[in-house]
Amino acid sequence: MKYPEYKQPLNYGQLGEDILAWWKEHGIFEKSVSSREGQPTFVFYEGPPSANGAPGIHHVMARTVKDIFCRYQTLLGKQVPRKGGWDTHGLPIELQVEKELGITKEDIGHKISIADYNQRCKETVMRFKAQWDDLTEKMGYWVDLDDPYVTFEPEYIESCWALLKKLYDKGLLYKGYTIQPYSPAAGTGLSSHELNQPGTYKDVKDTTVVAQFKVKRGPVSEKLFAAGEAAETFILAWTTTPWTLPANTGLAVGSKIKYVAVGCYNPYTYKKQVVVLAKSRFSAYFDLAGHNIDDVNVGDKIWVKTVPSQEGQDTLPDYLPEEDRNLVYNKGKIATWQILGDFTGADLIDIKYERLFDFTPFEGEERAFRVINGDFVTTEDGTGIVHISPTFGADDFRAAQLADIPALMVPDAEGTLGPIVDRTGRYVPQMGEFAGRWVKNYDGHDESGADYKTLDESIVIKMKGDGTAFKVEKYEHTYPHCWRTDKPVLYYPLDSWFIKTTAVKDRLIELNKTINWKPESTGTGRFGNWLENLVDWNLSRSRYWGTPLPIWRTQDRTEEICIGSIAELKAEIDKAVAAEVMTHNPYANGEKIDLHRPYVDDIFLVSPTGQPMYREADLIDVWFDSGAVPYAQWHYPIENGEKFQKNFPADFIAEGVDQTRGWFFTLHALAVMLEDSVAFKNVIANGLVLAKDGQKMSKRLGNAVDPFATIKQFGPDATRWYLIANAPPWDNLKFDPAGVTEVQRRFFGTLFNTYSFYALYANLDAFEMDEKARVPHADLSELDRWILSKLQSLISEVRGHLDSYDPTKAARAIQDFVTDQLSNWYVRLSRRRFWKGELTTDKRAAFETLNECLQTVAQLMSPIAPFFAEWLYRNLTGGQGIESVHLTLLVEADETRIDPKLEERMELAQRISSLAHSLRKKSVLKVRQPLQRILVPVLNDSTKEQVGLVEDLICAEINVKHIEFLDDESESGVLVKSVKPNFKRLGQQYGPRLKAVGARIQAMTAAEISKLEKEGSLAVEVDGQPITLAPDDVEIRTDDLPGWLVATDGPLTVALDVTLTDELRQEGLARELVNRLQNLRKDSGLEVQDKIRVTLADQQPELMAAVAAFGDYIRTETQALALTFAADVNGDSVLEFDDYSVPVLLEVATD
RNA sequence: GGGCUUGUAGCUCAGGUGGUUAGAGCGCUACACUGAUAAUGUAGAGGUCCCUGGUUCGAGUCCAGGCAGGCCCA
Repeated sequence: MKYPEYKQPLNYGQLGEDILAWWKEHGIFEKSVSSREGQPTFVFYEGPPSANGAPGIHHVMARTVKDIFCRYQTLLGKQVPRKGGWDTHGLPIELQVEKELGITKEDIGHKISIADYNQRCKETVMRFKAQWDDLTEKMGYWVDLDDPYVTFEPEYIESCWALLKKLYDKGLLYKGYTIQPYSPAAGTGLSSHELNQPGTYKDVKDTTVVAQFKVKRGPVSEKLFAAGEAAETFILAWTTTPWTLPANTGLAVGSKIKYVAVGCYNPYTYKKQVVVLAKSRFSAYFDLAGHNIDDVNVGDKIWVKTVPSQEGQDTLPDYLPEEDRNLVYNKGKIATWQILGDFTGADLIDIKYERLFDFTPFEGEERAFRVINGDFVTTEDGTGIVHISPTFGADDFRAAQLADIPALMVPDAEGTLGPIVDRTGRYVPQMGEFAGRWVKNYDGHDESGADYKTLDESIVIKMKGDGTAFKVEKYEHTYPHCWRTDKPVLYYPLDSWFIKTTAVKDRLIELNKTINWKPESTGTGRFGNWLENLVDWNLSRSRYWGTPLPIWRTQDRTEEICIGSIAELKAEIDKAVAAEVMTHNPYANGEKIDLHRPYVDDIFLVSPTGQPMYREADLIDVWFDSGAVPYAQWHYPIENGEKFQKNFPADFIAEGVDQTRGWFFTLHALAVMLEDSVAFKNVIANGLVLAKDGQKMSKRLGNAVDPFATIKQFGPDATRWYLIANAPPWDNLKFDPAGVTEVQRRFFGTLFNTYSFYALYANLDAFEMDEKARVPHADLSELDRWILSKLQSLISEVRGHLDSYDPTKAARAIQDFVTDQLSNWYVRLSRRRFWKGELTTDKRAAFETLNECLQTVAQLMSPIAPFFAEWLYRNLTGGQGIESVHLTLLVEADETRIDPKLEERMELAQRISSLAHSLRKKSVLKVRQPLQRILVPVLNDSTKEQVGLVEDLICAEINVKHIEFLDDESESGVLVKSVKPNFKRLGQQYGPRLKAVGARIQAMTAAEISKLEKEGSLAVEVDGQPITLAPDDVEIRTDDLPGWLVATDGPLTVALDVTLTDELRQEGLARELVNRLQNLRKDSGLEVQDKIRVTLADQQPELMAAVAAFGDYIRTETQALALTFAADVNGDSVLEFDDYSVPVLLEVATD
């Protein structure tokens, strides 16, 4: 067979397309799965993308990561089924449709029917599917696109219903409420998207109050009551919404924040009291009279100086005397105070206090009215203590739930519990003197009356009288408003269905610890913390395009049913028809069922007591859809139980880190609740792909990278390689096309050159690889055994990195091997073996070695660069054996072929060569000029032996005749040794005395060094104290040879003998001539194997002498049959040497 | 505001468990080399290892507090 030869430059884009076509034609992907039938399965879940937008370069990144490990596991012999899928529900699709139709949510059901709207969503969601499929193929992401799961299909939804029912039966599905933005004027909840509309946040001026909550005396609060102080003690909390104060049930402090207790007077009642607030907020309310709060300590006080009656007193009178009342303030701050104690937030937790308003009875009293921890508490404004009303704040709600603080709820006319504000925005009738008042002006009533008071103002006035107001002021701040009615939004409890994830919180945390997260910190940090602070999963969405909640309820909410399958639904409809709740069963005749709205909304069921039941109008969170992938992709649990069991849990998944609380969580939560198992064992959370300036890519900025253009220009392999090799996938990547060019040139270019080199000479010798007739390993040259040793190390290294899900290190290891070891050392030093002479055993060994290296590299790189690897593999095998590299089994490292000593001495050879090159450079001696010798001082026999074994390689590489070793016994001169302290060892031994010991070592004399070497120890004195040095305490080196030009690299030192003899000069000239003739051959367009005749002008005696001495050498090198001199040379070429020019005639020898 | 994460040469990145002189590639400059040639070698320029404290004989590395970028969540 012939190895295909290619012209530079290779078109990598075309290569990708050719290989892709070949894969398709031969069904290689299908074979990569089917050929592993019966083998252990490696389970992978595809996180479904949404096809309603065009794919970007970051999708190439995420999918490359997925692809790498699926391909790798296939190479290991596992079967890796890869079912594709599409995420099709959700708000982004609804918004896109609304934008295109020019409608809002309001119009649904009026301008457009729900059925038409949903139909439109269904059409829109797959709009970019073709582009996605195209990218999937072109980037080489192997996933089954023919039989994907689609989340809007009835079977998929049915599976979700079945799972919901399982949760329902376990008691994990319940109806509760959550705090959401709500517009009382419009009577509707607002999505965060609606809240992000421009203009919704406006500056408003509100009445605010610092409220005083009276502390109950008890074991925890005792510390607040300073010695001898019997005054009433209050905790201060600020609010911009005084109307929420009657719903207060808790107070939150920051556990690390510092607080103080302060004795002072209430500014409205002038009664003596003690108040508690954050120390760093003190100066906002109290006059420090020029002092710094950091210098104020317990016991410090400022008495109003102009109050003579209080001069010199330790404590305050119970009331501020009438005549001093006008002096209590100084510029709006309290001027008489005394610090009575200081605490941290943690000290205050669990203190009980009295309820502020008690209009209504409250059953939760026992657990409420406590100080709790709130991680959201700050000291930027207010008092550093936050008033908690769980019914009117999302933070409040969450903190209260974590601390088991109940919400204040009151029954309505039907006995249903609700907050103290009704859905129109008014206080409920139980609110005493404030009953029926609007909390904000939602009905547009007249506010212009002179004695008009807002509810906030009325409440604050009452508090002043009660002595529970500490400071009242108007305050301007921004507050969200409803985009439709322009009225302020309320944060309000709205009904929702929840999954009780908190019931399995401990198990979620426990099982998470068994998951291998890459990077680890995402699992322990971001995800772990999320689980620690888990709240119940709010499933409800008030939308149209999504999976409907399969729960039907009677009007009085006493009876309900959760439907778990289409069959069950049909049976229930039949019952309803029998009970005349429905007129007929629309699916009685096997019509195709659509489980979306509005069709399910038109189904009414009947309860056991004969009541009609209506579907709960909500849709479920789309994240439930995607979390259900492990089950619903197989239509489990309706069918395919065995298939599910075989494919659960996943061995591996990968998605962006932004999915941590999305897909990663819903997968985990559902798996723990349904199967008491993890959903995935290994997960890579990849970072973002940014533009090269570190900015986020966006179409608006015009810095988005087009994946199709990139793949076309650079080919899929260089693109994938760059994405993986440049930074670990979990770091953000700055995508710079110049980096892809570099990968292409440096890695793929070098590998291509190496292959081309192999193909060129293997074809000339008609070499064919025969594994059964290999040259025995023991008969291989040093260089062959070395590169094969390196290759084995590479195999185990790459395997190790991929086993631990670190593709970046694997890619970098392959890259270093190919460019530095294989190309730049093995091939460069072996070139002559490949093109010189007949196909000898040594030449055969060289071909076999290079072939093995290339084939193994093709295998190792195939998960990352699947196209190029295939191209390389098929070029090398010519279709013999296994047809695709992706169907092969990955070679295992052969430990017996790893030779550490060999690797060590080759490194010595590389370093010595480098030093010699450096010396030639300094002496301005071309490498073509042979030199007699280099001198290498050696301090031990093993180095001498090691270098001796690679002497030939070094001599050939740097063009010297031999290496001369210098040791203590050498005659050539005395070695000058220097000594360097081994700080690591000495530091452990001498600690603080290290500096002195180090200085002493550096001052060692030659005699001392030699004594230490010979006797194995040396006694010296440091700072008057005797110490004994061991050989390991120092590193002895010889970095100087008197009279020689030397170069050093760590412990290695090399000197170059630059003496030139006539013979060396002639040989150098001969080499120059060879070089000129080779260039001339090449310029004349001769083939490598062409023979030539050369005639030179006989003008230069020096040149003639060189030819006379080295004629054979020159003729062999240049493949010249004849090399003669003549007086008259009839050629048009002239050879240029340093000092002269020589006319030359070069003829092709035809015979 | 909170959680997580990143910060090392102009750019992209390496730098187990602390060890004194911090590396590579690219780019730049100069000089070489040449039957792999859009490759290669050598040398040079280029660093407050984000900042400030602390621990230590010794900190790019460990601790604390900041600053800046990013993601997620409020």
